This record gives sequence, structure tokens and C-alpha cells, in this order.
Amino acid sequence: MPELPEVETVVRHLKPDLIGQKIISFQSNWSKVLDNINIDQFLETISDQKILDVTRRAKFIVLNLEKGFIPIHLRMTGRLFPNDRIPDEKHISAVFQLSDIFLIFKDTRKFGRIYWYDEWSDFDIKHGIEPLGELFTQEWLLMSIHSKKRQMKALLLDQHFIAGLGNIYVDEALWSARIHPLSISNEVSSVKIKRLHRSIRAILESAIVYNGTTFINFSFKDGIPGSYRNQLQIFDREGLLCKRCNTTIKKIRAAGRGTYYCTRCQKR
DNA sequence: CCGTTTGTTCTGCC
DNA sequence: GGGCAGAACAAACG
Repeated sequence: MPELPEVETVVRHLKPDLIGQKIISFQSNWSKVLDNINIDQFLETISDQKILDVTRRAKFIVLNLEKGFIPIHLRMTGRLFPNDRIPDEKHISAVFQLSDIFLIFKDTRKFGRIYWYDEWSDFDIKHGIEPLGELFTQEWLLMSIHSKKRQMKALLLDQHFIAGLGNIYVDEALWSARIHPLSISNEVSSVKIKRLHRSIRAILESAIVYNGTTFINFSFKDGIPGSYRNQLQIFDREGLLCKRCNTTIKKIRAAGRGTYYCTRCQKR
């Protein structure tokens, strides 16, 4: 279940292998893998184009071509990796044949999608602020959270609000800032929101250093795992003790997701 | 067959 | 009609 740090990790590892490669062809083994373009148009548009860069926006891996962009969303179980041949495995949703290498999109659950955009802005405006970008300031977060009246967990998971946080890092950030996941955004104190701003940045930056949190079955290149899992303070620790106050960690449902929090540190 | 997992889209309420 | 919560959905697996 890749979130921002995992996607960033994939992007950084793909970059050196993909930059400068030309797209020779594309094949899909799963008709729904292309989300907003049909295969014929896609083939015609991308063939012979060079990959100029590989970047990240929200939780999308973006192939920047000479003309246009291919955002790829891994969703739950998607994996994107370069290989010298097409693997003889199940669940290969799509394959890009490049000049020197194949780019494989393997996706067991088939929720992952490939998109096409001519214009960067058409894609960009669909997503919220980048939490590691310079527009994401303490003032912005304070104002934006106080101007809404929503459960904190649901708000932070909303990709139109902040792009890139998912279930793991939201729980970690809320624990770090000592905010109850069900507290209502306009009632959370300014002190806590300022703390949240610092927490979000610090947690994401640290998770990127550790190559993300491999959880269940996400991994990049050759299954090398991210190791932030060992740094988790609250997520997936139901029944264990809070590292700050030794209270037993509880699991509840918030915004329809399994949510871990400390009943003592994170008061409503 | 059911529960579980995710982000997005929908539906319906206020 | 905006803001919001919650259901539905996309598939596969055990």
C-alpha cells in the first residue's frame, strides 16, 4: 500500500534506468489498466517518445515525455520495475518496451491504473497540496484545518486536501502531534496543528530515508523492502504499549479505516 | 461466501 | 449547491 514515501522511493530507483529511454511499444494484458485513454490512442501518442524524467505528484509515478505525461498509480498492490525481459509470472498488467529495457507493471489486485495527460495542469489541479512542498506552511495548515469541520483522520486522508498521506502516515502523524483521529478539525488547538505540521514533514522525510514502509506486499525493485516499519510508533501496534506513556494502544475504525491511537496521549 | 485491504467516486443528507 | 459522511467499487486471497 504505497503512500508518498514509497512512491518517492520507487521514483528515485526508476529514474536512472528510465531517463533517456525511448518508448518502442506498449502492451496491456488487462483492458482496464488504461484509465482515461484507449490503447490505440495511447500507443500512437507515446510511441517513439523519449522519457525525459520520472517524477512524483501525490501518490502517482509520472513519466515525463517529450510531449505529455504518463501518471501511474500503484493503488494497493501495484509494482513498477525495470527488467531485461517480460517475466513469466501472473498478474503482469502492462509492459512498456523501451530502447534497452522493459518496464513492467505487475499488479495482483488490478486496482492500479495508467493515465495520459497532454497538459501538466490538467493532471496537477486534481490533487491537493504537496506536504513536502514549500506551499505547505504552518500558516496554511492552521488556516485550512480550522476552516473545515471534519474528522481529523478523514481530512488528512483526503487526497484533495493534502496529497500523499495514507493510512499508515496519518496515524503516525496524529500520534506524534497528540491529536485524536476522531477530533473535529475546527476544534483542534493551534498548538496541536503546528505540531502536526512539523510531524507530517518529519515523518515523511524520515520514511523516505528508510525507503518507505514495506507492509504486506509492497516492495520496489527485486522485492527489496523499505525499513521504516521498524520506526513505526503507533500503526499496527494494537495491544502493544504506547512508546510515550505506556498505555495500551487501541484500534478503532475512523473514516472507514483501521486506525491506531493512544487513548491517553491523543485526547479528543 | 465473507471479511479484509486502498483511494476514488457515488449518493444522499443537511 | 457546497460540505461532509459513509457506502460502493475496483479484484484477489485465505
